[in-house]
This record gives sequence, structure tokens and C-alpha cells, in this order.
Amino acid sequence: MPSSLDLIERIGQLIRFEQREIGVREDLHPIHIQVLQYLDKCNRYSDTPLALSHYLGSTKGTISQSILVLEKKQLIKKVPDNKDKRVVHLKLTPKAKKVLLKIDEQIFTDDLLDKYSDHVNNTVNKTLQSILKDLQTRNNHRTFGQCSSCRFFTKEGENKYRCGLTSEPLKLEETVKICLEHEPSK
Amino acid sequence: MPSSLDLIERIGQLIRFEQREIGVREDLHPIHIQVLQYLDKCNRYSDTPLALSHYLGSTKGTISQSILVLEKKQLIKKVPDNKDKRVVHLKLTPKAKKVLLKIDEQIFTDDLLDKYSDHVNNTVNKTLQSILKDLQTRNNHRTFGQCSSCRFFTKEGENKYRCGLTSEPLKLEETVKICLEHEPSK
DNA sequence: TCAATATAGTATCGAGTCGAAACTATATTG
DNA sequence: CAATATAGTTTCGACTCGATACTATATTGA
Repeated sequence: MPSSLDLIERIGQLIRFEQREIGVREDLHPIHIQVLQYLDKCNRYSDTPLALSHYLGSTKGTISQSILVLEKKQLIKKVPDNKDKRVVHLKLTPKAKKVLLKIDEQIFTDDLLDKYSDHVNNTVNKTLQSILKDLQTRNNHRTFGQCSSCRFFTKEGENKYRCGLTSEPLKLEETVKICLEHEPSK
Repeated sequence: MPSSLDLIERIGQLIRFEQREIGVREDLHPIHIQVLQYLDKCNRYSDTPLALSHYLGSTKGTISQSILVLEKKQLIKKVPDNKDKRVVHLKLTPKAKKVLLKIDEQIFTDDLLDKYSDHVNNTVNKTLQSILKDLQTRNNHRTFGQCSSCRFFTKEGENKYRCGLTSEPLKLEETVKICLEHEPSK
């Protein structure tokens, strides 16, 4: 029997193969798709080249090149930060969102998990989360968790949230985005 | 809560990042490591450039290039097939086996799965296997399963096995290797 | 049986990845 | 306000990757 880790690796490989196939049609490399998917999921503190390089495990220089390509293809736009002039934010264009939708439909359209009971799905999900956390802490990887699960996250009232690190207020929809500065709450 | 598929993708990403880090030290790209790992796991019908290209989801030309690099680094050796003169078999050198051992120790040394009960591990493993199978059949991917789980596999007696496709006898240790021609038994 | 076709693998091209290193510009620190 | 840290860019060389054309050997079918 293959180990669960082997299976995870192999499933991950197959997902990437499918992404690559779709990418070929759209003239996008796997790394491009990963960049777009990340930018779609991350919060406003984490849409920078540096955050991307942490998430994707490569260097600033490499990411800078990929961004150049995506900019040329009109899939992302650079927006300068209005506080720190060194920082740029990367925004998805409508064209990019269309591409992401197409990828999502093609890869996740079959409801691969629907056939299992809630109990099984729950067990699998919890175990995977725990494995992920172990892997992240093991090598000091950043966790890139959802804002609302972060130790800096505070709820101040009905629909009023705040990031304790930047002291800035957060909109409801922002609390489910992933963040470069995320640290597990316990 | 992130979906299990997202988690699998992310865990797969992290495993690849760790592989990349190790690879940088050994001057190997991720694809090189994947090639070596595949050749370590595959049976004697499946150690060819074509099988590799199926497993890794790329073209023959690309694989041919990677093989050239790995040959130059003395990590694999080409051995011509003695029946079909078009075919070459790729064999790992002792140097490659050392590299694989180092990678395995560094990535899988922590027994990430030991902390869960047998029951949980079993549930997770079965679900992952089922997801993998669904993904493979969905896009007509080859299954690359273990020889002994193949519909062509036959047991002829105590420690006597045979592949029904090639009609050749199989050694015990061969029955756990993965095969290009693998088709699930039911 | 032997010409047509299929198959395994190689060679070459151009665009892009990737890590490393050097670089520019802006912030922070002491 | 000088030293240092940080965000991002540029450049280099080796390599990936898909596409295409190619060589050599096997299989086929009229």
C-alpha cells in the first residue's frame, strides 16, 4: 500500500499536469497559473512580489521575471503602494479572472469529495490540515493561513474586525483571505 | 475552512519546495529529482524515456533533454533493450541511490503520520487512493499502480508470479514496483 | 514479402524558468 | 544623517518545455 504522503504527492502532480494542459492552451506556464491563483486568494498585505516569492518558494528575481511576462499578457497590473514607495501591489485584471474561472471549472468541476460521508471528509480534512501545519513549522515556512485564524486577528464587534499587526480595520470578506504575516492563533 | 483538494495541492507544493532546496545543494532541478524517484520505484517494463514522459506529464523531447543532463552528471546509465533495438532502459547509478537516500531522510524523516490512530490513517489513505483513481480515470491518465494490483497480474503458486501481458515470470520484489502498463484489477 | 505506417528516441529552436549576484531606490535605525 | 535594511529590477548562464523535424527500428497488411 502506498503511503499517504506518496498519494498526496501524486495527486498534486496530477492537478499540476491538468493545469499545465490548460496552460498550454492559454499560453501560460504552471508558475503563471500559480501566481494568478495566489493573487486571487491573498489579502491586501500579501499581493507583492516578495510575498509571492515566499509563497512559491522561489527568489525575488525569478518572480520579477514571471511578473513581467504576466504584465505583458495583461493579466496583472502593478499598483504602487501609497505609503511605502518601494512596494508595489499586484492586481488581477478582468482577463485574469476569466482565466482563473476557466481553470477552476475544468479542474474542480467533478465534485471529487462529494461521494464521501461528512464524517470521512472531516477526518481527511483535519488530518491534512495537521500535516500541512507540521510541514510548515518544520522548516520555518510561513503558514499563509486565512486572516481570521491568525493570532493578530481581533473581533471588535458585530462585523467589526481588526488586524493587530497593522492596527487597520478589516472588511468581512478580507478575513477569509490568506496572509503573508499569518501566524497560527495557538 | 480550506478544501481538502487545496490542502493536498499546498502540501504537495511544500514537499516540492523542500525537494528544490535539497536539489539546489546537489545542483539538481526538481524534474531531475522526480526522474530519479520514478526510476527507483518503477519496474523493468517502465524504466524508459517514454514511460517517464507519461508519468511526468511532459513530452519525449523534454525528457530526452533531462536524461542527457542526468547522464552527464553520472546519475543514470542507458542500457539498450536486447529485444527491441529502439528501446533504452534507464538505470540508476550508486551515486543516484545515495542522493535519493539523502532526500528521503531529509523530507520524510519526521514520521508525520505516526501521531494519528490506525483508524484515521486508514480512512485518510483510502480516501486519497480513491481521489487519485478518480483523477486518473477522469482524464485517461495512466494509473502507474503497483504490479500486484494490476489486472494482468497472476499468482501461480508459492512465490511464483507472472505478468499476463508479457507472459513473463516476476520476482517477488518486482510485484511491488509501479508499472506503465498498470490497469486496476476491478 | 516488402512497402506503408507506427513507434522509440534524438536534435534543434525560441520563450521562459530559475538561482545567484549586482544593482537602484526608498525606509529604518542608532 | 550615516549605516544598514528592505523591496524590487536587471543580467547571466544552465536548464525546462512544447513544437517540430529527424533517425532508426518494428509492425502491419495488401
